[in-house]
Amino acid sequence: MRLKDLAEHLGLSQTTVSRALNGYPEVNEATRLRVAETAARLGYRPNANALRLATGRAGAIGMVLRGSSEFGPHTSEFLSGVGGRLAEEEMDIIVTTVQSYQDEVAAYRRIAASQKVDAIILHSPTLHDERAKLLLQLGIPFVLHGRTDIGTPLAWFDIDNAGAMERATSHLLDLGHRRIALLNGIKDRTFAVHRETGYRKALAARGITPDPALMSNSVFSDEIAFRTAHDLLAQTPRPTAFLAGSMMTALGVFRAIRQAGLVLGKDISLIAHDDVFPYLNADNMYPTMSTTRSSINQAGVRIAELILQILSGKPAADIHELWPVELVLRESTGPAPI
Amino acid sequence: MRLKDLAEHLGLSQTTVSRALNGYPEVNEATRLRVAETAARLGYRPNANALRLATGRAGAIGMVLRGSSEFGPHTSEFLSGVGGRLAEEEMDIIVTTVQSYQDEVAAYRRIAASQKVDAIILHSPTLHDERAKLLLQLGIPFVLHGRTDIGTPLAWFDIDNAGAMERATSHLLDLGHRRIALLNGIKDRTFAVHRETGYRKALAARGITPDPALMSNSVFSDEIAFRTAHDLLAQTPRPTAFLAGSMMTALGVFRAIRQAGLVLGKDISLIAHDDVFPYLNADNMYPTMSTTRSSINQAGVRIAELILQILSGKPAADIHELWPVELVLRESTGPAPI
DNA sequence: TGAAAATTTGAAATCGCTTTGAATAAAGCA
DNA sequence: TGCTTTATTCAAAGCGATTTCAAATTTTCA
Repeated sequence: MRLKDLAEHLGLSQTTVSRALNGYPEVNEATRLRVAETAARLGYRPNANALRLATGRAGAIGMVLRGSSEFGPHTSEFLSGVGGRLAEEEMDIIVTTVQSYQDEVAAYRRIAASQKVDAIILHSPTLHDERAKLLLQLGIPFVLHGRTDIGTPLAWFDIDNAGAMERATSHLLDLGHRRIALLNGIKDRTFAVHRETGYRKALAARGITPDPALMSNSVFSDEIAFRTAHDLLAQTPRPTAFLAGSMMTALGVFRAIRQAGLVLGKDISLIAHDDVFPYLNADNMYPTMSTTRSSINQAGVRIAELILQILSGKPAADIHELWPVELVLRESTGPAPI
Repeated sequence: MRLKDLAEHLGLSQTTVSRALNGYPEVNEATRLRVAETAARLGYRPNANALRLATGRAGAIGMVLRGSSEFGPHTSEFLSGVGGRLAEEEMDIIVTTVQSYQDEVAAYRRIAASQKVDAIILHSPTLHDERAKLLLQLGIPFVLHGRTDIGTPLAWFDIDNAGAMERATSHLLDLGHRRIALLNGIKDRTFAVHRETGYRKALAARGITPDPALMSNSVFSDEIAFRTAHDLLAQTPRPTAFLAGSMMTALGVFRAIRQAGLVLGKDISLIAHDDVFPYLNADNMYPTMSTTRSSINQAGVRIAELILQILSGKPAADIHELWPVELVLRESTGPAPI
């Protein structure tokens, strides 16, 4: 069922039918109704590719996901948020997966040149992100999830990682903890740097010198966290509190604490960052887990909105959004043991 | 940089340039080289929409994901597998997210009518899946991840859930366990039915009547599993072994066991189904976890291949693939306590 | 009533590519 | 040499929508 068929069926021209369906003012109300009714009845849907070719709009946004290492549970939650919002505009997400950094750069070039998408979501930036530079240079609209400094203003959305970490650390210090371990994300990522900054700032405010032996950087995984925490707990004196970068990390730390015969919330305190997964609820753990909380799903929704704003003309350089992060105190944090 | 521009730049017709780039035989080898070189140098990429309109091929496959409840960590791993294989053919994945079942059906209609994708991956089927019927009726190629019976042959890929469960259960029975709890997936899903079938079959082989109080059905989540396992452990006599439907579930059971002051692998045995997530490794847990293992990432790769086969002409009705599931025994299983 | 303005419709161009059918140039053969 | 093949190239016609520009009809108003 093409537009042409529909038009013939109605005894009208393609022009009029097209206008009627797209809400142009110069079409008689009676005809518009007749067209709309017939189109619905015959189940007419414009061919997406023809439409895109004619309008120049792709009706989709793109995301490039780097294989294995990157693909965490965050990804699907985030996609869910983005997709939910875009669905309202009948737009969809085109996911391209790549293996290496080189592939990723090539993928962006390809995507841009092929005009498959109207905009891109760039994520997991480094402090000085070359990919952002590339996208800027390619002239394709994009929103950065996170922050980077490349000397040019760009649209970004981020959560206040530094602030969250500073508060979490301060809280532990208030409870009397002095040896606080930080299980942070991959070293070159901006968010990890920001978290370390917050951590250091809180320590500095009490005149405490950060101990490099208490800080680690890695991908967020249950397993790595377990091993790291295990090693940390073997130190003397051992840390009395942990800051875990994700819920996965927290689960690993959890296990290490139990294995060491220690009690969480009493011998050891733990604050984890919670991206809010429906299948992993900090409030229902035992003991319930203190967290710095920020829904990555909501972030997705908001980023989708920012993209829509850019597409409707708002200058990308004017779009910056920093969301505060909640500190939710539950049972996994307690006073430092004497 | 359009084909036209490139052609003018070369002093050739669009026809020749197009043919040269697409490997048609009727073009002089010298010109082909010249065209290829120039195209590469100028960074020419065909406009995807124009190409699709002209060829009728969309160059993408579609997946509809149902919001929140469905979006588990599996999703991203699976997407990673599918995407990796499709990337080799320069195809991508179009993800559409929906909230409800109604929305999902509407989404399939929309996708099919708009010709956005060449094929669809349908997942999480029920025993008698209406969506499969719809896709068949819409005439759009698709591969089902899982199985369903709608009276018409269709392309499917599945893992042997029943067999895996039967072996896992038998193994526990061999170890002397008699009260074995089953934490299964959502009730109406085919895979959950298959798993229960396997479980019952193993019990039946020993003349044991399954106890409904030991079986539960729900979404796979750490939290729900914790509560379910907690309640199960309160029974007298309590179960001595658990079959967990996913790693998330296993983590919840894990916690419940510890909280009850019991020792995993000694007081209680546990076998979990492992979809193989890079960030949650059964072999590195403490104690290491016995699992029924099948990489969902690999399943994605294979399904992508099956789709490519269909698109190159293989009859969908001939495509059925059932993968065996490994039973990996580690420390979380031991003889039943006396 | 008749000219000007407003409303409503349609023919044809356009988006950027592929592909059919025709034309030209080069090569092969008697 | 003259004629048939073969090898290359190109002009133009789609693909299915939108949109420009023009035409036809109806309304408005002096």
